Amino acid sequence: MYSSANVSERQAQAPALAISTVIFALRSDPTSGRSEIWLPLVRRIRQPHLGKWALPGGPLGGSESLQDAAARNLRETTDLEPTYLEQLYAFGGLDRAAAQRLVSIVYWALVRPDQAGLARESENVRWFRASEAAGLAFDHDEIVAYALERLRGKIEYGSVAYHFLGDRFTLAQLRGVYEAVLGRSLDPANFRRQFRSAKDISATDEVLQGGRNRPPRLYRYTGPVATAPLPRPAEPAPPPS
Amino acid sequence: MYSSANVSERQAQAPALAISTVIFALRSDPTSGRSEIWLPLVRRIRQPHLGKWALPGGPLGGSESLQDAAARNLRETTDLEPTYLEQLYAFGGLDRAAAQRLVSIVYWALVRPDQAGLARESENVRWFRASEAAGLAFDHDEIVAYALERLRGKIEYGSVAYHFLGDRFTLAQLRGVYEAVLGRSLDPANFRRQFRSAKDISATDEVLQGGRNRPPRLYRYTGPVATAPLPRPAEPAPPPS
DNA sequence: CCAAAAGTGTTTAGAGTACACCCATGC
DNA sequence: GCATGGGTGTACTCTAAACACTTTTGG
Repeated sequence: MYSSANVSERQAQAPALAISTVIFALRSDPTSGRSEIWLPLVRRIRQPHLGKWALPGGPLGGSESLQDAAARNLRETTDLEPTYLEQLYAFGGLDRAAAQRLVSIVYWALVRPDQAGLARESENVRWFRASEAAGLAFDHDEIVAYALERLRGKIEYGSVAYHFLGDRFTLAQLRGVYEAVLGRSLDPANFRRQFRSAKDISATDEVLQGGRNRPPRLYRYTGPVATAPLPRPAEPAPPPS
Repeated sequence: MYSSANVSERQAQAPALAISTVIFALRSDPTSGRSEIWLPLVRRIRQPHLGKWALPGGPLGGSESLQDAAARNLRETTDLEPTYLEQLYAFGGLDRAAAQRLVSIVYWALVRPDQAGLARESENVRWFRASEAAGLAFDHDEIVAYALERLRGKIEYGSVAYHFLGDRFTLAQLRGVYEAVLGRSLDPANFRRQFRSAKDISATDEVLQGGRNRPPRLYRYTGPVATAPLPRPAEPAPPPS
């Protein structure tokens, strides 16, 4: 199949190939009102790591692209459609799984948590705060940490933040997304200036009623819908191996 | 092996898994003296795409990590050690290869072209200017384009530029790297200022003799040696699918 | 001396930051 | 009125860019 000289030497035991997905959504803390990052995990129902929580995943179907497999995977565990989906990294260390050699191609996704999706919890599927997702099966702790790193990196450059939100949002909500992802609070005045002049966002003539303060204006994201991505690069950083 | 419900349904024909590597080096044009990006390609010696040029690659060995496989692959075709090696992307489209489903995990590397390495050309291994590497086998045109995009993105942020150069270099040589990668000329005065204050580079007390102008000072890279990478992220951008 | 690259200085424009201040709403 | 977040203005700092200028070498 390939070009280099020795093709058939080293493929005694072909490694298994699987797809996993790190799915992020925002939920606001009922007391503080601040947004927090959550992700769904799946309980393992067989060895190894039986009973531990793990990233949703499964084998790659024979007639689906890598991205399709990740999207399917996402629908199967959350019943939600991704608003953003991007490849994270291919993990192939020798020590990842005990029995057989396993290569996992991991995607990360953003979803808008509506009633249906977040309600879909069960004995074996549960949402966790990203900050509390520890002790996962395999090397999934590191994968989640790396996905968060990528999310942080990408929110500062690209336009992923909008994919956490609905089609109308206030600048305060958008700022909440940034604050949740970056883990620090941002100056409202400066944030406003930066994003009012951002070209892939535009003001509507509506305001959000019902708050107990001055009703804020609603904005709309008008940039590209990057469910299947295509934006500009910068680099990933290989994760903790 | 994995957690989601239906494990054994879709894995009728397991996809083949291969590693490929995009290897970049700089060579200076003998007439203009400007640096240019080159990469080695391998001629295919079997169907499909027999006779076309392709990225060096091959199957993943059963007892090597993904990165080790890429490094081996690189040594086998160029006899050089990588000064930088990083995962690029996992390509798994359905239309990539005719016969069997193929998933390729692609790495990109930088090397310092010494006599040995660049001389290692043969009937089936040849170096090409990156700008002239077109009409390659499979989807390798797009992979090379994406690797160049990543290189450009990463040179502006990270510290990959030094990995094209030897351990002593002038600021003009370093600027040549940037100009070759970014494809535009840079102001020597401003370039100097930026990089003299960069913290992972330090001046030596030597100068480069033998030019026909004022002898320039030599500098040394003192930052982390990222052959096996670990730096900070920002994001990749999924390539043209 | 002359050409050419090495290296320095100065000016300007823009982006990010800090923070004082006014506006509109619910209570 | 008053508390609170929405929204505006302004001053300051830092960096990149543009570009004039001096220095040091080989020929």
